[in-house]
Amino acid sequence: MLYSYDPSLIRHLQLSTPHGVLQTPFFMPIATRGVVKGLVGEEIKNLGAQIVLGNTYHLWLKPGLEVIKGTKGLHNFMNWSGPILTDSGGFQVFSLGKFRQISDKGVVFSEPASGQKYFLTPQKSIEIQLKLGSDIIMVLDECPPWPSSKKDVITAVKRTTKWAEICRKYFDNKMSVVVETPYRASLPRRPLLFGIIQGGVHSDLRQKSAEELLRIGFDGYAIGGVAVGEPRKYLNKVLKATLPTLPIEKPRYLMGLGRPEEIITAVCSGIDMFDCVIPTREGRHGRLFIREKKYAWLGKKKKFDFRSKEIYSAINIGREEYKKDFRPVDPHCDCYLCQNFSRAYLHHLFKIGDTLALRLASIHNLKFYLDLIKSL
RNA sequence: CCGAGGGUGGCAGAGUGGUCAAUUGCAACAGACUGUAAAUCUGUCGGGCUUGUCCCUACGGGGGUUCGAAUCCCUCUCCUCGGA
Repeated sequence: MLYSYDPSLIRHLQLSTPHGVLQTPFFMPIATRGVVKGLVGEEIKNLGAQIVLGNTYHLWLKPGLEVIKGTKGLHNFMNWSGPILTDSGGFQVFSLGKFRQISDKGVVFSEPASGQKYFLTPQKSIEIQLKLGSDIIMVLDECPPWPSSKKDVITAVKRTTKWAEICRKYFDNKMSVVVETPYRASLPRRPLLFGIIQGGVHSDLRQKSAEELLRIGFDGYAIGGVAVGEPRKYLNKVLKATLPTLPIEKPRYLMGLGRPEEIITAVCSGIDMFDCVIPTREGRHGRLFIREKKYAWLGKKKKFDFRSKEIYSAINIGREEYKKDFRPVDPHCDCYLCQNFSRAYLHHLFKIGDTLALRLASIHNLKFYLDLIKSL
């Protein structure tokens, strides 16, 4: 599959949040439960991350709002001074498919491990995110699985719109009452609120969803419900159906994506924000990204089409072939792993199951992703 | 020397007459992973091909009983423990 790179289409916005100004495009490392697994805030910052992502549902369950309140917010709790975006729990509507029941009022989740039930409503989601001290708050949405009938996607879009309205109202009410003031004077005191566009792979529904959210009005617009199992070719279709409707001055966020080649084309299609578990999760699973020839072309104002293989490759460091490979994982990488250790050592760390392996792999892969975005 | 118990696939360890090429775990090998139920999951793991209710080799070595043995008997050998 051929992907295109056209730097003339890349957007460079500044996004002001209570905890700092963000330069687009940017990638958000995932700290679902208040930690980018294995790493401390300082390390994440040094890798070049501007912002991290936390999750409403997971933090609500653990450690719970009382703890967050006691520690004066998530930033302080996890010792991360930059902005935080929090997802609403909408993705768990999809990922916890078997463990939830959805209605117009909200979602009942059964915690998979304990069976304990939680009722998440649009209001509740915003309330939690406000209590966490989030800088960018996401509305609660319904993310339908793949495959779904068009009828079901229509229902999801309707519900998402309705919930977005409720979230907007609840958020505005709260904001008119409470304004915290620990921030720098030049920065806004209230968090941003983002709407989430659904509509599956249907162009008309995507467009409709975008228009409806636009009517409500948000600080930014996210495209959700992508990469939930549908064939890859649909990504372009969804972007084409959605982006032209959105105002150019507002940030666009492609939720949950993606592979490096997907991020490059999406940035060149006008997407500003990304988050994805791939670099950290696959890192922990022993898959390491390596820069290839064309990677160096990015950012040099050359327009070209490429295949993913030409931009990067990936190795499974646990394989026998790396047992005695004393080269760095990626010779063109200046991360802590590549500057100090060999493939053989990382292979060894994975084989003995030491947690340092997970840390070093996460550091490297995040560096790869953050550098990729930076070069764009 | 005597007594007792044991030797099973790379390792650990089930199995004690047929449904056993042999449970399971570890190791090994391959793959997956996209708003994190994920330091996780899946597959392969004696050999062969005509991929089959197929053939060959295999539960320390040899011999025997039986229609049939990893499983029962004899013998050799090695290991562990106890006693001289």
